[in-house]
Amino acid sequence: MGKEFFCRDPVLVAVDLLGKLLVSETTGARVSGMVVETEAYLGVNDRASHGYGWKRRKGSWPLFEDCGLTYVYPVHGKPLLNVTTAPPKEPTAVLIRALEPVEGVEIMAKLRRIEIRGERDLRKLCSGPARLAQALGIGLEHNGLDLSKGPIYFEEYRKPERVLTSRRVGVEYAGAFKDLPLRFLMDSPFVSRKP
DNA sequence: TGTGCGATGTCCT
DNA sequence: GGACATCGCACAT
Repeated sequence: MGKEFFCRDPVLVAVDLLGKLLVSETTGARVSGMVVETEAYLGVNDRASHGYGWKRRKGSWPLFEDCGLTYVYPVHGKPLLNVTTAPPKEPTAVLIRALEPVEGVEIMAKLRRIEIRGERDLRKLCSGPARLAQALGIGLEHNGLDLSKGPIYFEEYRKPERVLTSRRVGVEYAGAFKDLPLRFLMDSPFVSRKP
């Protein structure tokens, strides 16, 4: 996906990312998964957003720089992957919350330091924002990368049959914005938790 | 320099 | 469904 894809309303980007293939070549090999869960963060008025009130924090510069960049930041010591959206220089973003593994399952398991015994164990690879970042070899050092270049990028893959929505996860503090339906999911067993 | 906590994950029952 | 390990950062002191 080129830059123009990301330079749109974060809600549109969050919905349209469902079914896309997230590819990472950060470890040299190609590893990928289909996006099945996203969340939109709306910027200066959204108390859950890292750009709330135009406030900045360490490493949040991509939010204020341009659309179509990675924004990787740590929560509970673990990196989470966002993509920055429009308008450029306004702090809006989409959090990637879960993937269905597609390519490089062996590599993912190694990076996650877990063993895959059966089909069910595949869900442990990328079903959660910190899990997928780890499985794709994405860390804080990949903050601010241009998604239209690499080594992290999106490709066309599938069209979701239907899109489910729910409130966002873990933003109870966000006041009026905490209950908005800004989480988007495919009907997939690989979501981080049921809506 | 200290303290509290989170856009989490894992293990246990 | 619940406890807790965890660690970088924001904010207070």
